[in-house]
Amino acid sequence: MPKHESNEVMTFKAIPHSFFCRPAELVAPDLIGCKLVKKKADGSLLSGVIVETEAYSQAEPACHGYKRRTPSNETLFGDPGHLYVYLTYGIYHCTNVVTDRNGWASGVLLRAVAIAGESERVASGPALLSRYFDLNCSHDSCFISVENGLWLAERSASASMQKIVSTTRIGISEAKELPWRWYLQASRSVSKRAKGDRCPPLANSWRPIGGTGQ
DNA sequence: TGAAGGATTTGT
DNA sequence: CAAATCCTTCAC
Repeated sequence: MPKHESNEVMTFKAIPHSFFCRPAELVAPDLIGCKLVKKKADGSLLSGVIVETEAYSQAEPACHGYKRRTPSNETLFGDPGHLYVYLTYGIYHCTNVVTDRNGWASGVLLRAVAIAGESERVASGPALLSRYFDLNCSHDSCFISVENGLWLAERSASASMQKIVSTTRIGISEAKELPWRWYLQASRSVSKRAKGDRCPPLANSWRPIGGTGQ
């Protein structure tokens, strides 16, 4: 690997695989503040800070793998550390990270990321995030790794200090009461806030380092 | 073989 | 608040 490229990748140190080998409801909050990184065709890196996630597990009925194992949800039952990407409402893609263990359907839905230097809403929602990173069904079952050009990177020290809100999941009809959605309280890139939680003012809002203040 | 229903987004 | 839009699942 060329020296400059090595340095660039070092800025986005990959999360160890063992991180994903835990229940989704433990991985999901831990992913807040971490970075989603993609190496583009021209060699440059696209990255954003994860500000909102949801956990899904075979044990609860909102999970795609709750009823049975089928070709369409196969990836969710597979090895942790892979992407589970599916089409929803005929037009949108949603991207998950498979967690826990092989044979047990569970994953974390990536709902929103904050992009430095971009409008705060460009990846504020699971389908918007997928579109921004150009993730679609062709990426389903893709293993997350630097070698594959798509990976998750560790939190910066500043992101670790931020307050995380836990609340109920969005857009589901079952298990609505489970508080399995998490988001960065101070981010304006969160897709929808919990009742009573007001959006922070622009001047004080958290943003990824390198941001322009939008 | 057909109908129902989405882990969403957008515009009214 | 309803439409867009299509794949998967489930009922008949």
